[in-house]
Amino acid sequence: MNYWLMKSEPDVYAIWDLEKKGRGVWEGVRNYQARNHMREMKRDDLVFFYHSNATPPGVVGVMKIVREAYIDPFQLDPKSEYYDPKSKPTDPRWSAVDVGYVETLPKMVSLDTMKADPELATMLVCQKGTRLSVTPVTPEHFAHVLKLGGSKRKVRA
DNA sequence: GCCAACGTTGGC
DNA sequence: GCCAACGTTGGC
Repeated sequence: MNYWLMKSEPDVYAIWDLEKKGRGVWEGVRNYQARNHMREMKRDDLVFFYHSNATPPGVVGVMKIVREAYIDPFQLDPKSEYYDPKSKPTDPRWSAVDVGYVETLPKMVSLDTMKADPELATMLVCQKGTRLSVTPVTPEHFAHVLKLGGSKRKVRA
């Protein structure tokens, strides 16, 4: 079991959008490092839903992987804003995963809160200049953020 | 809207 | 393979 964090701008796709449908397609990632992380994700891995470009930015909920990496269909669709002309059907560059809604944290855990917490000092999303939209999270960090968020969920650290 | 901190592209 | 120019992310 691995743990992750994925960012989304709530104006585009928010935790309540996922909650409403129960399941969603995480697509549009156009960064190799982020893509590589997505390709490592396994079914039932838990993922923090992070609102970026929000006030305040931070972790708002938990989701899980319900379908492992597959070809992101939007890269081949010229009408999509995620279209990548350099991606060939024979050699697609980008991957998508499907996510399932798990919970919305009783208290969102803001980036400020995480940065101020010594236990989270090495968490990737807290590092200066980290723009990566998909990052691995250690079990310890995952458990700690869950606790800060008031979740009853326990993870094995 | 600004801009620092990246990542990518392409000329050489 | 270097690196300047450009594009993007995302906090503020």
